[in-house]
Amino acid sequence: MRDPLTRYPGYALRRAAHATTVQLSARLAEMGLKQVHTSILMLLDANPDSTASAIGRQLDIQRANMVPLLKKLEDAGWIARTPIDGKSQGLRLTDNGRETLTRARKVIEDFERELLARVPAEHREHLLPALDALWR
Amino acid sequence: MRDPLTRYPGYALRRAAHATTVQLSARLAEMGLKQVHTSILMLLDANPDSTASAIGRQLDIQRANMVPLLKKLEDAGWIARTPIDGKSQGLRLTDNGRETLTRARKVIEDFERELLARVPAEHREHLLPALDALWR
DNA sequence: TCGGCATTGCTATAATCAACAACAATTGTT
DNA sequence: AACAATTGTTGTTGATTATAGCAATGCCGA
Repeated sequence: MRDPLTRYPGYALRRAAHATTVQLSARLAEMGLKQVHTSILMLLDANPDSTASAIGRQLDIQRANMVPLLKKLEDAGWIARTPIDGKSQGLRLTDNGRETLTRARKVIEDFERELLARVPAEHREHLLPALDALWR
Repeated sequence: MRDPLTRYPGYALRRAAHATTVQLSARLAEMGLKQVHTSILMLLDANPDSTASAIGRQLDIQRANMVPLLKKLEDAGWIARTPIDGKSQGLRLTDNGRETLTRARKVIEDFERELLARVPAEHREHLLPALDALWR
């Protein structure tokens, strides 16, 4: 079948993102995580005591939608909240959360390595800069 | 805020796809279209009398989910169905549909051009081949 | 030619996700 | 002190995708 769409970078971008998302999600699911959760854990690991709002801002997740995400992480015992002032609360990883993150990070880094390996060598180092230009 | 995620191509891929999707969707919405609809129209333009199954296969859309998509295109008077045999039906653009596609294609090609323009020249020609390697 | 298998188009449903509006409480700003 | 902005919520919605199942039909090998 003739497919005129495949010559569009934007189309390829969506298809590639979808395909890779499905694959990574499957691996993370084995340890009860989704990509968003892992992103939040990573961000909290690098920025302890950040607020839910700040994390959401960084990940482009609305405050309202952070609520169930954080609830899940808290219920799992991976993060803890400590009041900063009357309205803000700092989030940080628990020891348990740090341990989980270590395993998740391994999954992710393995996956990212595989991703780059799929890209022909002559294009490889261009991928990240090109993508960054599209959203940063 | 320190963001360890930004060094991952997979993450950048998802963010870039999401960002660009939002932008293109906004433009297509002005003419009552979504990206999937436009994709289907393009595929039908290049492959008249394809079946719903074949189109779905090409776009990775399940047969069940093609139904409401095609219904919308048919209700809008953009495609027509003609029986091939007892169980299959060929889809093709109506004149109206071809006209709509012409306008949609302009939106898309303008957008794709802008997309590439955002990418620094030295990375530009690497984008499509790199993305293709990730899903094709 | 016939029997089984695959395909097609479809219904119906469930799960997930992101967007939106609104709110009370609190903080910051002038 | 008054006003504006921020925070963490609740509740709801629409859109999207996945899943299972079904009747009708076409295809292919014995």
